[in-house]
Amino acid sequence: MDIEAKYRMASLYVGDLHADVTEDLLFKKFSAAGPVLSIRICRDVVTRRSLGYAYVNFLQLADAQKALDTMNFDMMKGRSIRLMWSQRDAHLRKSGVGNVFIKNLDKSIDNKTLHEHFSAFGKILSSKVMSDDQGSKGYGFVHFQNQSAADRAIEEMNGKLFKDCRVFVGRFKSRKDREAELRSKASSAFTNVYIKNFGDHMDDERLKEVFSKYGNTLSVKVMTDSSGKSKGFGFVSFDSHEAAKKAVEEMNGKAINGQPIFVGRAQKKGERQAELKQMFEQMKKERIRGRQGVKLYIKNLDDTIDDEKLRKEFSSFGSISRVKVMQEEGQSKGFGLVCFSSSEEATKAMAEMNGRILGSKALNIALAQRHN
DNA sequence: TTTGAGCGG
Repeated sequence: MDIEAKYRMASLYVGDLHADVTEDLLFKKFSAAGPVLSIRICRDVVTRRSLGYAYVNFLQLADAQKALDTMNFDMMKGRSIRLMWSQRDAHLRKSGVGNVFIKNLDKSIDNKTLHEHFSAFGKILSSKVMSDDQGSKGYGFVHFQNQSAADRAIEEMNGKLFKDCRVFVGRFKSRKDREAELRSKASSAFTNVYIKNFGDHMDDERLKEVFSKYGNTLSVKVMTDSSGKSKGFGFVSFDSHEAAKKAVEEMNGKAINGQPIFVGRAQKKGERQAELKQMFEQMKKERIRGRQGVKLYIKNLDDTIDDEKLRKEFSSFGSISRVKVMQEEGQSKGFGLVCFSSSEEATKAMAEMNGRILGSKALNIALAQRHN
C-alpha cells in the first residue's frame, strides 16, 4: 500500500466550518485525538476564502475513529462542525440512497441527540438538524450507509413520539423531485381553473356561459378592480376534475374578445409565487452570466505557461475577456483562469482542453464556483 | 412551515 492510500484511510472530512476556522485551530483541536499528519482547509483558488470544509489526516485509523466518535458536532467559532469519513466517491452522497428526512422535531433535539437516537438503526454517514440563529428549524437529515438501515429507521420512527413531538420520518427527496411530485399530484386532481387575458369586456355570467359546456360549475368569478372593471382574469371551479381538465385542454389558447386566452390549473398563491420567484432568479442568473461571462479555472499548469501563452491556447474557442496565471514572486503558482463571454464558448473550451498536455502537464479545467 | 450540502494533495 502506498503512503497516500494509507493515510487516506485515516482521513476525516470536516464540514459546516465557519470561514474563520484556521488550519491551526483544527490542528490543535484534532491533535487531542491522536497525532495529526496534515490538515487541509479547502479554499477558493483566487480569493483564498474558506469553502467551509476541510480534511484532517490522522496517522492512525483508530485516532480518526476516536475523533469521529467524540468530536462530531463540537462547536468551533460558534458553529457545529460536521464530521464524516473522507469519501472521494461522490456516488453515495449524490444518489440519495439511505438518506432520510425528519420533520416536526422537538426544538430541544440537537445534532448529537438526533445522531445518537438514529444510530440504533444502522451506520450513519452524516446527520444534521437544520438550524439558524434562532436554533433548530425543526427538521433534519440522517444519511445512512445503506438503504436497509434507512428503511428500518423509517419503519420504526415515522409517526412516533420523539421527545414531545410526533415526528415524520421518510425518504429524502430533493427539492426538485418534491416539487415535481407536488405538481403532478395537484395536476391529476385539480377542479379549479384559472383564466386570463380575456380583456375588460367580461363578467361572471358570460364566463359561466363559456365554461359550462365542460361540466357543472360550482363558482365562476371574474376578478375586478374597485370600480368594478374586469382585471382580465378569473376563476372557474368545476365539480369534477374531468370537467376542469377538459376545459383547460379545449379552451387554452382559444380566442375570446379577439385575443387568445390562457386557461390552466389554478395554482395556490404560494405555489405561483414560488414559480415566479424561480423564473425571476433564473432570468437574473442568465443576465449576470451574460454580463460577466463564464470563468474557467485552469489547474495543473506547467510553470512555463504565462498569461500570453494561456490566452493563445484558448483564443480559438471564443472571445476571452480575461486571462490570468496566478503568480508568486514572479513564479507561476500552477493555476489560473480564463474568462469567456458566453457559456457556450466556455463549455467548448472545457470539453476540448481538459486533459490537454501543455508543456509537460495535463490541464485540469473546472467551472469557477460562484459565491454570495 | 420545514425535503442540506458535500470531498484535496
